[in-house]
Amino acid sequence: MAALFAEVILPLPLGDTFTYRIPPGLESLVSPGKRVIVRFGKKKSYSALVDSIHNIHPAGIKVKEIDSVVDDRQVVNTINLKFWKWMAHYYLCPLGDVMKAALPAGLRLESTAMILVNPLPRETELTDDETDLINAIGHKTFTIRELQTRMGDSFSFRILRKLIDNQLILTEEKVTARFKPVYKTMVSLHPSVTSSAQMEALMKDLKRAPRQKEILDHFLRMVSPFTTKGEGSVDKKRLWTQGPFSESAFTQLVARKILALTRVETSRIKHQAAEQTSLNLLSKSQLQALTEIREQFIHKPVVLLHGITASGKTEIYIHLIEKALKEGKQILYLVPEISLTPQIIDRLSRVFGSKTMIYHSRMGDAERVEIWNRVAASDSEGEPSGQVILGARSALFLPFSKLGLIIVDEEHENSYKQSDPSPRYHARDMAVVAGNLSKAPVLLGSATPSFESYRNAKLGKYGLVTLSQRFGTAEMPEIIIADIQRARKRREMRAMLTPELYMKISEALENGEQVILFQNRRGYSPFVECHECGWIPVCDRCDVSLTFHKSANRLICHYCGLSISIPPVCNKCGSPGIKTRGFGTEKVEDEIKGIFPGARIARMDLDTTRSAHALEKIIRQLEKGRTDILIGTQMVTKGLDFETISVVGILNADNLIGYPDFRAHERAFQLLMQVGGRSGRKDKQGSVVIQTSRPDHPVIGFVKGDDFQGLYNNLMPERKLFGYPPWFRLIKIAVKHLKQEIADQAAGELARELRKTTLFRVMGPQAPLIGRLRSWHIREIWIKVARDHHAGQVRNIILSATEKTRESPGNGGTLIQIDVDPM
DNA sequence: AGCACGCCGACT
DNA sequence: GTCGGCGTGCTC
Repeated sequence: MAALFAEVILPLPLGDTFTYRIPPGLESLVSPGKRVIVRFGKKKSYSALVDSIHNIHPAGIKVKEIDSVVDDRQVVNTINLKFWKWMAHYYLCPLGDVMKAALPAGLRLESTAMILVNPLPRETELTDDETDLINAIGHKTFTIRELQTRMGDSFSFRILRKLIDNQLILTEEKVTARFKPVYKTMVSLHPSVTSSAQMEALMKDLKRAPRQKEILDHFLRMVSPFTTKGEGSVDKKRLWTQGPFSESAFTQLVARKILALTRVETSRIKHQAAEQTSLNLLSKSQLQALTEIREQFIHKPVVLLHGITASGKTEIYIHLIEKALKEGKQILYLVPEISLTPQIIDRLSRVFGSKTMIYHSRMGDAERVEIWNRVAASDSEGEPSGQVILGARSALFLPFSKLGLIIVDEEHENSYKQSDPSPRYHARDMAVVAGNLSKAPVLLGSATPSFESYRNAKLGKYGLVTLSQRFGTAEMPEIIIADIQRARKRREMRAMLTPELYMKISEALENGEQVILFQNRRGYSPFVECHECGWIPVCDRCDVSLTFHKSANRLICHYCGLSISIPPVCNKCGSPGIKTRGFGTEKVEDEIKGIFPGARIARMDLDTTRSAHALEKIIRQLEKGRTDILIGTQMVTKGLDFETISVVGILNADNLIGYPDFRAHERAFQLLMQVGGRSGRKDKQGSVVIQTSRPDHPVIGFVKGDDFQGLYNNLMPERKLFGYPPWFRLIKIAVKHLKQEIADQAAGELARELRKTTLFRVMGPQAPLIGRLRSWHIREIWIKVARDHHAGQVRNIILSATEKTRESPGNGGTLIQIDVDPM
């Protein structure tokens, strides 16, 4: 018997699945993984995803019918669906949220209200404004947005609303596809022309039509039909740009059934016609690592490759990819931030050509849908067997059917964790899950592994391969610790430069080498202060001071974007002495220009890379040697692998080390090692100068000694003592409300509720470092769960407690966000 | 997340 | 008196 009901997933932050009846005509069409159009609520329609079909009549629910089926083949496969559920379960979020993160927007359909004039005769008198609006619509239908652009300033929501209420204007919900394929017209010989003899006869007929003959000649030259290597068809645009063309003569040829036209769906994906190159030879240590990885994969599903910076991990990946490709497999290669890895993109497309695809959230909707479809179609004709997808975390959701390998490069990177819109998932952890579901091996790579992964490797859960030799002849950079405090006392500082760093920069400039300076703050100064009374301008919506941006001459909130002009006098005491305090990249740039007047200086931070290709341009300038000193934030720590950088300076390591977070030291180490790795890549030893007022701090020592193991051994006991990862699992619950009292009250209630169990420890509630963001007052509750505890129980307790708090009277408008494994 | 229903203040 | 504010509850 055919199934009567379907469980569908809706792209909404509610529940898990919803039950719909399958109407008689659609029984054979509805199946898991396909999209269907359903009505939900009073008027909205959505494209929902079918999860399963069954015959169990749901009790106590009025079930609606599926309106129609969108797809004739599944867009999401069964493994994907399992993966989604796993994720929703682990991260305590609704399935709909996972769906939203997983499906590219182009595959999600939602209805929009279309408005049209009620054709029935009307009795009411209309005002002039109302008449204008009705005339603007005329006999057509528009979306509200379309009408708005059409009418410009004379459009008014109020009038539209009134007309709708009085039923003079009708609305209907329409589901529209957002993805529109691009077509191109291909020109081929008409199928009735089958031999070159016939062709010649036709040519003779054309002697009174020279233009047509010309075009046909040109076409034949480009396509060379009747030969074995002939292509059969050519893009009309190419025909047009590369030879004689006349639209009317061309139309004649088509009308005479000599040429034929076909419309073909075409690709938006631009392949850079990169020159194909072969694999590079591996060094002895690389080769050994490669062999070890392969051996480990026999027994272990996950292998951690701990390879110091510049040890040539990428080339090892490429060898693994090549092998999997030869087996016709798909490979997922995850990187933390796609825009920062042009070199990897380049290398991959050189080696693997058109099998390489890129997928990340900043690319266009249509392009993403296209990649999605190609990945889904990997085993059908027209697609090369084997694909390499280089992507950011969202690439995890692609509909792979024969995944042969997952690589997570720089697995320790924080940006793998999505923290704002739910699902708050960690791509590295989910890659392990995805690998498990697809039976694909997972390779994690890092020079400074996360403690989580390293522990798993130590416990034998993951394989561990260490690569401790730099590739080629490069030496490890010399690491110099410069004491800011001492230099200050001796009055040796030049602006923010210690004598050590100043010397190194001067030398580099003399030798025509490049310098990177790292400062973890953008803007000119992180705050300004009244010289007289100490008043500091703060954001009125967030609990932070405003950062001074000199180029814009404004005070800007880095959290909500508030921007105000700098007050000429103190708002509190009226004195005119407002001073800048501390320094960000903008000020560094200013001062360095003064100290090294001849140097060509560039700045790379959020402010200078906002426009489309600004980042690329900065990188290219550096690559071509047109920049001597690059000043930047976090951004400079990644991807800049150039061989002429000889000096890296960390202007202030203190604010990395002193950050109030249990992971601060681990992070500071990762960051310092990573920036340091930018220096001295070929033949010549580079230098890293770390400026700090705490030269004796253990983290500084571990960096100097390139001692990851030491850092790990040093920090792990205290992590255990205080119940932190990787020993314990953390779950952070943020309670937010526009009114502080309600945030406090709701958070208090929730904490009390959570403390009823002995299954885990509850910390807080307490205000986070920034207690108010965009006017929302935030209180946090941290839960520490022992690793071996059953996740299901913990999940149920948390979900019912948050539910209870949400519903408790007086807590209306409270936002409760759960973050499992927060960063 | 939407959207409707429903109950209290400032306006024609 | 009504228009409209947003608190509350429901959606297969």
